[in-house]
Formats: sequence, C-alpha cells, structure tokens
Amino acid sequence: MSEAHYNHRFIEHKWQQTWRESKLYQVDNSSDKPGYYVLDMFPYPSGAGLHVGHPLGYIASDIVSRYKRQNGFNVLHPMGYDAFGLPAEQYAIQTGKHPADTTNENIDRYRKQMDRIGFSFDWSREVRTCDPSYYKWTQWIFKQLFNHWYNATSNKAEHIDNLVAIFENEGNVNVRHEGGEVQNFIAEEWLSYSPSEKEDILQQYRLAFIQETTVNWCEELGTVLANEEVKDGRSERGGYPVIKKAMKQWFLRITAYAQRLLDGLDTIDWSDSIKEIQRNWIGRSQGASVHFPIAKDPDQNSLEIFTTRPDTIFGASFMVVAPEHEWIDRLITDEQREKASAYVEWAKNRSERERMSDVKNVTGAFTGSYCIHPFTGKQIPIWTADYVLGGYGTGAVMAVPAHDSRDHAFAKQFGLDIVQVISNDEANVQEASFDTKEGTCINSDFLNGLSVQQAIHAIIKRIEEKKIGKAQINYKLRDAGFGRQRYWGEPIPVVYKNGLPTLIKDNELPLTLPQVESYKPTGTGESPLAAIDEWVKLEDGVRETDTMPGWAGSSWYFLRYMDPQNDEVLASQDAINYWGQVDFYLGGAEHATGHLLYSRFWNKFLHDIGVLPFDEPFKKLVNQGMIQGESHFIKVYRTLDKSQNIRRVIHSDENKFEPGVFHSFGGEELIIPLEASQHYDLVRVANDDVSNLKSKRLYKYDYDLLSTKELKIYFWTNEISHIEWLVDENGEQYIDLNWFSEKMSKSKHNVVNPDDICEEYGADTLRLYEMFLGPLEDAKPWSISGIDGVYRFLKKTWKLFIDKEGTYVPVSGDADKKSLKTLHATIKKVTEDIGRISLNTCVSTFMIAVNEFTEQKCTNKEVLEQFLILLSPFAPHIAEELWEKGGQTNSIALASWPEFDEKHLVEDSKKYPISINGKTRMMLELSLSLSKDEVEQEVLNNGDVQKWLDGQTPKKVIVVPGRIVNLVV
RNA sequence: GCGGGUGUGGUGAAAUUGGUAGACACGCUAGACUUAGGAUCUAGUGCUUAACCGCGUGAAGGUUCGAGUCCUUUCACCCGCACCA
Repeated sequence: MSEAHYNHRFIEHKWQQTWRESKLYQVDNSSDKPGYYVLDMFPYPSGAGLHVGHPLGYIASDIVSRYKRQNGFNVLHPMGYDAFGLPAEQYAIQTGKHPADTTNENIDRYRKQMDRIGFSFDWSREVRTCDPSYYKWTQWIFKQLFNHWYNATSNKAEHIDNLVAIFENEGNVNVRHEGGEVQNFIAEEWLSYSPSEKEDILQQYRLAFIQETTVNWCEELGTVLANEEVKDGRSERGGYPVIKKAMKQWFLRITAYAQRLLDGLDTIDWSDSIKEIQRNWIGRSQGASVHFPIAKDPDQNSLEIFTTRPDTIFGASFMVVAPEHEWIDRLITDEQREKASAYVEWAKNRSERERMSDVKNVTGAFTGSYCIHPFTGKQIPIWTADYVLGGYGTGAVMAVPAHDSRDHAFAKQFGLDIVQVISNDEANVQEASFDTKEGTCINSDFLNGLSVQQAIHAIIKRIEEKKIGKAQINYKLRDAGFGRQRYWGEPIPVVYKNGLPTLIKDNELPLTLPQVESYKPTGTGESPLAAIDEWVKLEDGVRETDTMPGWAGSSWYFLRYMDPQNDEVLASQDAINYWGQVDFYLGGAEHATGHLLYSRFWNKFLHDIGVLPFDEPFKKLVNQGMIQGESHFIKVYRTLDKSQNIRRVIHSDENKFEPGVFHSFGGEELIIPLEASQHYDLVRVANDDVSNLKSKRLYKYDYDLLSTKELKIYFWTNEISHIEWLVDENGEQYIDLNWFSEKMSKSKHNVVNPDDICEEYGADTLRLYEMFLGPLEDAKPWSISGIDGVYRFLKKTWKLFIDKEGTYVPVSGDADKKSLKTLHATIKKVTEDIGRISLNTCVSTFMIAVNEFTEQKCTNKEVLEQFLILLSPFAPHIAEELWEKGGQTNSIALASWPEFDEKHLVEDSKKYPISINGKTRMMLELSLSLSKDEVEQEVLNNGDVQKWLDGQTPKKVIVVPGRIVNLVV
C-alpha cells in the first residue's frame, strides 16, 4: 500500500531505523581513504527545541558530507551539545530542578528532532561539554594555560618552569614576554623573594592568571559577563543592566596571541566580513609611545602617551588623561581640585550606556598641571576628559587639535591652541581638523618638509635616541575574563594554599561539580559553590569557586570528536594527525568575536605546546544566514487617562518606543509617561492561530478580540479600550491581520517547528525546501508558501520510478540520447554548484531534470539511478527507497558519485539569438560546424533578417561562435 | 563616523569569463478530469498594449557591437564596530 504513492512517513521512518541499526554513518580513525572533516557549530540545547532555522546549516553540511562520502572520502561528521550555560541555570533557579536534568531532557528532544531530518551524523562520537569525561580535558587545557607563558622572543607559549629556571639563573632582564608589566630583577633578588612575591610576578606571565579589574557586572544575573555578552550596556541574554565593578577575576591572556590571530586570518578561507570583524576586534594600531615629563617634577615623573601620529608631535598643544588614570589625583592641583575632582567623580559614575549614547557632548576639566614638551620644551596643560579611555593605550594622549577631530572638538570647547603642523591647502584647521595622513610637515623643526610617512620614521628614530619612548603597537583586544560566579559551568581546577593559587593534580581530574541546595547566585559576587563548605574547604587550602564561562567547552570540542572516548589524552595523536583541521565548518556569523576567536586562540596555544600539528582550527568557514520568523499583528487603539503613567513591558531599547510604533514584549518593565490620550499599538497574534485562519481579515463575528478567547493574542487586555473596525463590501466589520519578518523566538510566538514540517511533508521536502529558499548565506524569512512545489517535485520523481500500480518501471538498456544529455547536464551543474555551496540552484537543477525525464518518458534504469545518486545528498530517504526498489543492496550513501562526460552535451547546431544593435530580434538555428564567415553569410541571406534590416546594409557583423550574432546598422 | 554586505516581476529567486534578463518554484488567470477536494494534468503570466512597437535589473552618467555583470557619482536598506589617540 505504501508502494504506489510517495509515502514519506513510511519511507523516512524505515530508513532512519535501518541506517541507525546498520551504523551506516559510523567512521573509523584510520582508512585508506583521505579524511574530510565537516563540522557544524553544535547547539546549545535550550528548552524551546529546534526551530526551522536551526537545521538550515545542518542540512547544508549534511549535503556536503554525503557528497564527499560519495566522492571517496572518509568523512567525519559529528554532532554534540554545548551544554553548560546560563539559561539552564536560570531555569534551575526558577524551578529548583537540577540543570543537568533539564539539560539532558532538552538534549533528548533535540536528538529526536534531528533524527527526524535524516542527518548522517556519526552519533557514536557525540560530545556534551557538561559531561565530566569531556570537561576533564577542558580543565586540563586550563592547567596548561596556567603553566605556560608567552615568550616574545621565540614567539610561542613555553612552560613556566623554564621561566623560573631563567629567573633563578639571570633574573628577568633578558626575558621578553607578552603579558603584564614587571620590574626588572636579577637572580639574587628572585631567590630572595617570598613564595607570594614570586607568584605575584609569575601571574604577570601566566596565560591563565588572576587580576583585579573592572568587570561587566550584571546584578540581575548575579554574574560577570564578557564584553561580547554585553550589548548597549545590557546583558545579551535577558537585557538586564550591566555596570562596571572591580573584582578579582581569572583571565586568559589572549592578547599574547593578538598578532598571530591577525596573521592567521590570511591563511584561512573565511568570509571577508568575519575576517574584517575579527581584525576590527583585535584592533591593531601602529605608532609610538612617548614620555612627556611633568613640569612639577620633570626628573621623576613623566606622562606616557600612545599615538599613531608621532609626526604631529609639534602640534601637541595640550594633554588629556582619562578620568580613570592612575595619577589623576596627583595631577590635580589644589586650585583646580574642586572643579576637576568633581568632573572625575561625575565621569567615573556615568554608566557605559550613558557614555556611549552621549558622544557628541564634549566634557572635561583642567587638572592644573603641565607637561614639558620633549622637543620644544614648552609647558603644555594637562586636561582630563572622558573621551580618552582608561582601558586603551596608556589612558593618556597628546592632543593635536589641528589633525585629530576629537582633539579639535575639545580645543574648540575649551578655547585651547590649535597649531597646524601638516600643510593642507583645502581647509582651515581652525575650523575643522585635517586628519588625513597626507601632506608635508610644517612648523615642526627638523621634520619640516618631510612627508607624513617620512616624518613618522624620523621622529620615532629621534624619540628612541632621546630615550623618551619607542615605536609601539597597540591592540584593542583585551584579555578574556574567564571566571563566572555561577554553578552550571566547569569548576576551575585550582586550590588556594596560603592564598596562592595552585593547580590540582592531573589524577584528580575531572574536578566534578558538587550537589548544591540552591542555584541562586550568592549576590555577593561569589558562586553558589562557595556555600558548600565540605567541597570548598580542604585540609591544605580552599577551592576556587568560580566556574568557567560558556565558551570554554566550545573552544576545543572539534578536537574531542576525533577521539571522544579517549581517557588518556584529549585526543590521540593518530586521530589528530589523520583528521587534521576542520575542512568545512558551518555556523552562524554571530560567533565572530566569541567562539571563533577563542577557538583560534586555544588552537594556537595547543599547537605551541605540541598537542596539535596545525595552527588554525577551521580551514574553511561558511556562515549560514538566519531564517527569520513570520510575526503577525493587528492594530488596536487604546484610550488612556492622560494623568496615568502606563506600565508597559517592552524590549531592551526604550528609545525606540513611540506611540504607534511596533514594539515587542519581554525584557524589562518600564514606566513611560504618555502625552497622547489615544493612540494605537500593534499587537501580536500567535502563529498557531494564524495557520488556521482562512483569510487575513479577522471578522468581528468570528472573534471576540477584546476577550481574546478565540485568538491567542498577546497583549495587556485591560488596557485596550477599543478596536477601530474596518467595514467590508458587505458591511461586515473586520480588522486586518498584518505580518513582518523578525528573529524566530519563543517569546515572539512565531516559531515554526521542523517536526511539523516532517510530519506533513517529510524530511526530504524540508531539506530540499530549506535549500531552495535561496543562497545559504543570506538571511531569509521563513514562509510555508512554496513548500508545495518541492513536495510536488518529489512526487514527480517517485512517479518516474513507480507507476500507479506500484510497479517499479525502469529497465536496463541503452539510454536515449536526450536523457543522457539531461543526466550529464545535471551531473555537471550539481557537481559544480555543491563545490561552491550554491545549494539552491542544485534543487532547481533537479527539478529541471525531472521535468525533462518526465517529458522524455525516460525509463532507463542506469540514467535514473545515476540521477538518484545526485539527489541522494539532498533527499536521502526517497533516494534510498527508490535505489532499493531497483534491486540495489548497498546503501546509496556508499554509491560513487556519477562522472560527467562532456560528449553527451555536444550539439551539432545552435539556435542563435540574432540581435540588431544589441536588441534580440529573432532566433536562427545554425550548424555549429560553420565558420564565422559562413555564419555571417547565412544570417545575412536569411529572409527574416532581411526584413528586420529593412534594406539597410549592416555596418558591422559580430559573430561569437556558439553564442550570439549581433548586426550593427 | 568607520568597515562589510545587499538592491532584479505580485513573492522566493536564476543568470559560469560582459553575449537570448527573469531559469526553477510560489502565487495568480483560464481550461481539462473529477463521488467538486488545499489532488492531478494542460495553457498563460515582467510592465504597457487589442496587437505590433515601446519600456524594463534602486537612480544618474560612462566604456562597449553588446552591461544585471566593468568604471564613476549617488540613494535606500541590512549587519558589525563605534570617542581605540
């Protein structure tokens, strides 16, 4: 009964089970075949389950995997879960359920959803970052980071013991490192230091270290967040306010790798936009650091600044230090104390958010102190202003208002001198700064007459001779905060003995999470682990109670898939050598500065310490675009009491709120005073309801909108006073249902579950349809309309093989010339298109092929089976079923990709488009064996052409053999 | 402000080195077959027009026999960074 018609439910269930039982997609770490590693960014298993946007990338990578397998590669195509993280813990706090339990439930759901789509994952290699057998190695990597320092001479990480040996022999004078500032000392001094003093010094070298810094503290989440987890002064998850707070934190010294992270980008095949984002984030700038002696005390103290334009040093008319500058109190003189200190206090207390949203107002104060210009000897005033950032460079700048727009604005505001030092005919530097690095130096003593580039070299040389500074490179990249005051993360394998951090032994790994009573943050900034005395307190010390951030486990998971059960090492050398780098990595572009940068950092470190032979983790990266949801809304009016403040729940950006403008719910509660007595709002309608609607008009007699009993409309009902009804041709009242695209999420009630599509149309249809939507990398709205076309295509494909009685039709024999042409055109196009990840055009090509085969009434088994192989990476279930029906006993997944043969495409004639003055006027079929001149003659002698020429003689005839003929008159 | 990207029918989109713009689908319009169904099949469908002509790839110029594609200017939208000295 399942035979005659295409029955996706039966077929897909059957093959998913068969593949699972035969372990079809399991791969070995050794093979005669070359290895090929196809990786998806593994998901965080949230409670909402997968929506149709998630599988987009998995489908594309599955197609590539299956294609590579059929092309003779041994393909590693694993999947796992990024299972530590905040949402599970937030849920635990609300419900008291252990995050491990909810995480496992979510994982089970994800797995079921993925299984229905027919992926060729090798599930025997699954990893979960929250599994102790996995995070044992995350902890192990942390230990290595703690035990290594970055040697700037050898330009790689080296063991800390080597460093200590150097200190014991010769002190640190010859050691160049990437890390904190350290005073010089000699061997005898080192040997005389106490253990605690020694550790303080080593902390400046270690790649994992503790530091007191201002961190992004989120009160609501009770934790510290990384820079990229903060958006516009709020937490990315939840939209809660984030403030600056001083705390002791674990950090990883990613800045040591800044240059290599930059250089490595040139060696990998990633999109330009992601590379650019990373370059931007690393933010390299080349310049010089210069010391400006302080006038009060020129011999003792000097203010160090960083500039990329040392050539403009003669134009420096004042200095600016950040309000957070460590010397700010010393710089402020008694006369200026009142004003300047008040400014510093005000600036320090401004939130990041205020500061960012208020970049146009120029603020600052004079400290009262002066510097001595190292070249002119003139005294120049030192100001403080918050346009200079404490965290960048030295937190101080030399201000050159003539050639820096920010300095210019400041000089204008406070009436400071503007001295032009780069010539420029066009503009007046008193009016606007001239920032461009072009021109000739003037008013600059020995630099006069030099170009900007020449002057930069000359002045740096002079600065270095005078020993007042040096050429320097700065990076925006900051060291990565590595501690989270949360329960649901990897425990940091550190015990404090006499206050000094020490690593636990390898044989004590993994250090597992203990059971806790409450998952709530303590609120003091300590993790819930701190409350468990029996876990924290040891005979010889106390445990670190911070856990690792979410990105720890995901920074190396691609390595564990290579050898997931290994208990001796994170992955065996054999496995690592066989698989090597990830050949093809697919995932969202939103991880550009997080996961993708941290993974590269860890990979480089592991390379330095000899674990990995390669320096970059992901050879080729493709970013799939987001599938947006379709959100529906209706317009409702509200009448409000003017005096009343309306409590409303809106999304994170309150600036966007205006009466009558669409806004979404969830997030923070805000009170917005309203001027208008009446206005309308756009109100969501859940998609479940929309799918049942027959029209986009909601009639009053159908729905009791005010009570929302009929429609699940999400809004604050008691605030709605009336709906302005429209009236249709028949006098019936209705309201329009509108829609637009936005991110798919549970809170927006616009999620489409792939299970529903699989149930109704099948996984093969879902797979084809998601690819058919458009280019993989583009963002696109999800729309169900159009899926029928793909479903029809599969039914047509089925009918090529199975007739109405359920009989298998194709027979072996010599194939029709036309069918061979169709087949080989398809082989050519699909092979090329998979190669450039143009999967949408592959689907079109399949449709064209099936249309042609149907027209040709093609029943040739060899031709149709070759076609099935081409289709199988996209629609594996139907391909496998029809393959089996043809008597094949091995899975189609193991078949060889068809070979393209040019000879089937060779034509002896071509329908030439004949254009006159570039306009196509007619078609003319001509033999391809004709020479250019013969074609020209044929065309000119043709009666229809003569008609078009209307007696005129063409001035010129262009013949492109096999393509086009153009007549110029 | 800086960086990256995108603009093509009613819709999603094709168009390989400049060579028939709109493939393939959705939708729509007719029609066929039907125990009238959201099934299947046939024909049509960029705009304009009765038809021919004409006009058409965000806009304006340019190169070329020929431009969606190359060059210049410009507009709109999306994404990322944002006082980084």
